[in-house]
Amino acid sequence: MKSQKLSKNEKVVLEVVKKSTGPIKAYTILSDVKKNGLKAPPQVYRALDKLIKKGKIHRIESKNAYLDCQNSKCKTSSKTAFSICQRCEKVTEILNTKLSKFLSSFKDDAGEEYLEYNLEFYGICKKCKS
Amino acid sequence: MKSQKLSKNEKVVLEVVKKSTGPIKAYTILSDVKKNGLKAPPQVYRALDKLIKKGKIHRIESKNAYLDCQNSKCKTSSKTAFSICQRCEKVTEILNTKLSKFLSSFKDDAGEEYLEYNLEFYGICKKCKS
DNA sequence: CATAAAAGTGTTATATTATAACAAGTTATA
DNA sequence: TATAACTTGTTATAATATAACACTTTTATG
Repeated sequence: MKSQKLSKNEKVVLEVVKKSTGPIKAYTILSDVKKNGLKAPPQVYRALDKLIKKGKIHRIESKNAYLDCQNSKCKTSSKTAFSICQRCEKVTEILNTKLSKFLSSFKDDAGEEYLEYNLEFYGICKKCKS
Repeated sequence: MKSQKLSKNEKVVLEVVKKSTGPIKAYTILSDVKKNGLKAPPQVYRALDKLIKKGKIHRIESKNAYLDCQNSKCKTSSKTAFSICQRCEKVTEILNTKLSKFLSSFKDDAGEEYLEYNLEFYGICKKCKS
């Protein structure tokens, strides 16, 4: 895991991700940070990559979007679980000890364990159901 | 779930995915199927979408790639788990009753269950370790 | 401190992945 | 046979992401 110190561009991008009410896309971030002087995609993508490595944000693979990490325990981005509402698109990080323990200790049929995983649950959130 | 009957283009695309030794990308498929008369991306993407819905193939989200479903039990693409080797990029579908039962019955902190999920484990496969 | 190595930045161009939109052909079936 | 549902072909373009290179700033350490 890398140092947690953030560079200028990383701070700028992280602020935008944090302010977003849900997962935000790279090019949306780009248009937001133009007022901060960032101009081109590589500046955003570099910052996003670093922020992921530093455990500050997560990438929601099925949405090509980025979400800030809500919990202090999240020191790494290597074990992640999310719930995704198929109606309102809301994404919530799942922090559940039983789940993380189960997945961390899961052995496949060859007896192998895995240090990293990403799990995305899809359903309809409570709000959308009601 | 849709009918399992496949259209002409779906069959052509499925054959290419099946022949591939691992996850295959849409534009790789496209170049392969040009000999079958398919010419443009939408033809491939449409077929891929349908094949996923029909449970014939899976999409590996973290790789933007497609893998044929190896197992007869796989009637749906809504509950999936894969192991991905970070060195050789090999992807294997995980069919494990304990895992699928655990995830299917998993309740989040709000007590909600989920009908669909996708899980990707990352590690180094046995072959690459040795 | 000096200075070299490492990390970060700015920039242009381009690669990769995916969909919109519309016209036309095919199939199922009432 | 009419008609609805599905499938195909096609062009254009949108959306996502990276390569490559020159330059600057920060960090480490002799």
